[in-house]
Amino acid sequence: MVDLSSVPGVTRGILPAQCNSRLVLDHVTSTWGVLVLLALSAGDHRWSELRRVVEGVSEKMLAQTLRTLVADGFVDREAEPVIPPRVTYRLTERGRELTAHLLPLMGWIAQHADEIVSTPAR
Amino acid sequence: MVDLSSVPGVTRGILPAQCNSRLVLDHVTSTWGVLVLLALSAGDHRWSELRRVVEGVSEKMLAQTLRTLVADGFVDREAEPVIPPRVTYRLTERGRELTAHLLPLMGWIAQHADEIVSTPAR
DNA sequence: CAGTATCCATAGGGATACTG
DNA sequence: CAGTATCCCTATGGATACTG
Repeated sequence: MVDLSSVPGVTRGILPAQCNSRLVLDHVTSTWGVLVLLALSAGDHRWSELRRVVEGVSEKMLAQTLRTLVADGFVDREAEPVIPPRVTYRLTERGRELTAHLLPLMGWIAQHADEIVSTPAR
Repeated sequence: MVDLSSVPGVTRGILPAQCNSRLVLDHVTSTWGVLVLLALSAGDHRWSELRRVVEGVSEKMLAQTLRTLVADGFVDREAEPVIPPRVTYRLTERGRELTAHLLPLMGWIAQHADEIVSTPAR
């Protein structure tokens, strides 16, 4: 059992319905948010690289996800003024702090996924 | 920079589009999935308690979320054959392993949420 | 109490076409 | 190349009513 009282806002009623934590949580745990953060934690990527490496993401969703992550200060967008355009995305310091917590979770899931799916409700 | 090559399936192309990892990831990072797991990590809860403590969740979504988490073996459902019915939900060992990784992430988000929201793209 | 069943609205998200 | 703009569909999820 873990003591949640150390986590602000998690004492009574998990997280208040309209708090900033839920907002950021939704950004981070969004389907494509996690995968983009994961991709960038492995190294900087250009737009076209992200499109390829994050399998299944549409242009619309990639753009939306990146805008949110940039706005939240997790990702930095560097646009070089050349033709054709060259834009690189990378994690900010804040983004690295976040993925430092995200990666262990992802690692555990990736390692146990097959077992979990094949052994429903052991 | 973190080495992702240690995470199975995360080497080329983050996570293959149709893999079990993405499936489990979607269950765990679903809006209500995270909050229910968080609630249960603080202690066992009955259905009605979860409805109250997980602010904003509808009956439909709570039922669906719990079914998924039980099916994945993260949560145990104990139904006592009494009238009125009394059903208790608790984390399984697998569920505790998962939340052990989830809680630090949530803690970080909760602590930084205000800063993140108020300081977009610092 | 602990759900299930049904209806229904809205918005999440895909496909496509277009632009600086 | 790196996006934006539009159309359009379906599936998520809320509200309500009902049941063992």
